[in-house]
Amino acid sequence: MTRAIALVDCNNFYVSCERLFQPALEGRPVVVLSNNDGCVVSRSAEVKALGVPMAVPWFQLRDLAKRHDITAFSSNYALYADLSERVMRLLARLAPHQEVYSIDECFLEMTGMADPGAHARQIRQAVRRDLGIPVCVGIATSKTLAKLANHVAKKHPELEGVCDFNALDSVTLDALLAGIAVGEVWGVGRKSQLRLQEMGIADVLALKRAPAKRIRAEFGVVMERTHTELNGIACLEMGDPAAPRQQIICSRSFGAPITALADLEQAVIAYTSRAAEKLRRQHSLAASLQVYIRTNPHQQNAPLYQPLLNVPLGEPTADTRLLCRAALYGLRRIYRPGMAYQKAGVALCDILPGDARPRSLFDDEAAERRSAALMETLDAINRRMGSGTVRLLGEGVHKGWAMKRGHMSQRFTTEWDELAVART
DNA sequence: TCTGGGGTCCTAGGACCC
DNA sequence: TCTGGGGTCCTAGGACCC
Repeated sequence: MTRAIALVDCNNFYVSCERLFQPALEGRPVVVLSNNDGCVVSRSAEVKALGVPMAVPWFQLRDLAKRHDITAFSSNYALYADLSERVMRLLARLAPHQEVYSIDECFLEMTGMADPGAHARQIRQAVRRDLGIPVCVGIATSKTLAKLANHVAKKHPELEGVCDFNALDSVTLDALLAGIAVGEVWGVGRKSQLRLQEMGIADVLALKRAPAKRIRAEFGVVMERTHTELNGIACLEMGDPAAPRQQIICSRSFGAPITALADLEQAVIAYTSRAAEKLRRQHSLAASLQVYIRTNPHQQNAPLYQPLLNVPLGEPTADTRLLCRAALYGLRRIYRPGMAYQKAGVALCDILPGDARPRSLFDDEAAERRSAALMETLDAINRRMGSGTVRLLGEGVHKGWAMKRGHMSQRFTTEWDELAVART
């Protein structure tokens, strides 16, 4: 039986989410910016047509934006995450197996279906009709090819958002692949693309036909797998949808550079608290954490200082207070006065399941129960009353370091105060 | 005069993804 | 003036052990 893996990908997802609540922006140039209003992370088709590349700093676009009346939004992750969940829940019902790959795309198993292309068209209509989000679907025998099929579906409007490689004969497929730059392949980044081009491999067909041994020798096992997948043999299997994260990171750039240790401490406590919430949500414990701070790497005339310290926790824990204590200890070790810091971050590492804690003779079980109960209460209040309602005092109240968000839309779907208003 | 080799574990850093 | 954040996987090299 022919393997059929589908990749469903939302079209410029963040922009589509914003347009959902401001339909007047349909057909108009729109971008969504990264945290701190730093760079462009989602572009509408109209903005792509203006030649604006991904990840370009927003301040470099000021003139162009004015000339073409581009509407910009700050990132509204509460909104995007909620809409993503709705899309994924709907898609999960339309296939026997789903792997959510990122906030805006997932793989669906379609092997054995009578007509995967027709099913894909129904999926597309259902998401559009029920949730208002446009998606494209690519189908092929491997994940890597399905990604390419999705790319083709997006580039060729006449396909109406669906491209099934399995429905093409090999001559047609190869001709198609010959017209796609090798850098479009999933797993081929900027560096590899340059090296491949130097080897005379510029398009996808050339990579597909290159000898496996040569690819392996020059690029290693990862690229070898990509090569195998391009030849139609699946070696990246559908992942476990419920697999817990092996690492949980929370990091942010500051709205303005900060120098004082006290401000860094507030930020680190805030980030550690967010990471700890995520850790408890997946019912895990962390056995170590990393804390890091960084000066501005784009500043030419100031020295770059970006220390990172690993702090073992002794006992694995999910208690915000213990994690914060460790993070502060690490921060004070790496902090150097007199430098202008631009960013700080905390990563929880060595993550294990909550029930897998090794027991020892000296466990204080009563203390552990108190800790778990306190954290549960904290999370319950914050879930119900809004994130950050109850937090450690050390996070501070003024937050001079908080990020810039000058173009924020409302949290239309997750906050009672910010619901969309039909009429006033 | 001559000074092993192989396995494992850990860490840092790179490349890539969205 | 203003340049994101959160992940995964792999590799190289050092420490350590027998």
